[in-house]
Amino acid sequence: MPIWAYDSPVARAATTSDVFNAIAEPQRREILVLLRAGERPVTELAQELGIAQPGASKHLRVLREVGLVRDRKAGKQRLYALDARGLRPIHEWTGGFERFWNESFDRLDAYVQDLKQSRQEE
Amino acid sequence: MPIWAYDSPVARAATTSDVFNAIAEPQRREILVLLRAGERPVTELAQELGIAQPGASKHLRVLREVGLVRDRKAGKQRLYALDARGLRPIHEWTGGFERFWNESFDRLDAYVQDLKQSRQEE
DNA sequence: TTGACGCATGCCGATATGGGCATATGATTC
DNA sequence: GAATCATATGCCCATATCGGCATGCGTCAA
Repeated sequence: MPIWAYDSPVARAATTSDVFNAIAEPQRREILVLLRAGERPVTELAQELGIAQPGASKHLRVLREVGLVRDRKAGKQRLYALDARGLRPIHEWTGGFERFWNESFDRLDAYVQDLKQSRQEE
Repeated sequence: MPIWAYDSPVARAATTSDVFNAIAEPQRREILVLLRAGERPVTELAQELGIAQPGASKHLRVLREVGLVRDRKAGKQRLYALDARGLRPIHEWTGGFERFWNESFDRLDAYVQDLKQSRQEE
């Protein structure tokens, strides 16, 4: 049996190549929000986020790899810009649950009460 | 200097207590989708996902802790039900980028140029 | 050319995961 | 009670992060 056939435990889907994971990080979400105002250089973003420049660069790299941001060289600087297209699938996926959170809340409350009763544990 | 004052590296936001992280896991998203059809016991979910029961239980725990599912005892079984309210914030957050992905893409370049200009007025 | 910026990377440390397994806990039926 | 389902947990392993730091690299200015 070849070595590569061994079952190797998987920790977590790579954050790279997965938009859901990319935006699971608060600071990365914040970066996207900041970029709505327009292109920005790394240092500026790092400053606004209150983190070190390497940290910002790393987050930007993840965002770039999933296609949520684009970068462009501008002299000494590198300007990052938002490319929100990748967020659309997520918007749509969550949208697929809209009718559930819109369900009548009288009924939901009743349901919750129901749960409270039927649950003795916790 | 007290022990607790040391800088302790933080690995990643706990998946617990954070809906964004909770749905960053493909199988957890799949569970939510399955639950749209109605309550289901753990074993059934595990089977449909093609994973072992402990695995399903763990994912369900995470989902429960962020409030995306509710559970209810039903005899020997424990039925899990969807509570999609927690997905709404995500839907809305991504919705905040709608105007960006709606920009015509022929015009994306032009738009970027545009940003370059409007950035000056900040 | 030599600095000085602006960024990207590599490495380290501490921690969080996810899956596989074995086992504890609960509830139901005999 | 005992045997048996249905779940939840604990543990271990291998890996993925995140942040801090030092450093490499490309670009611009003196």
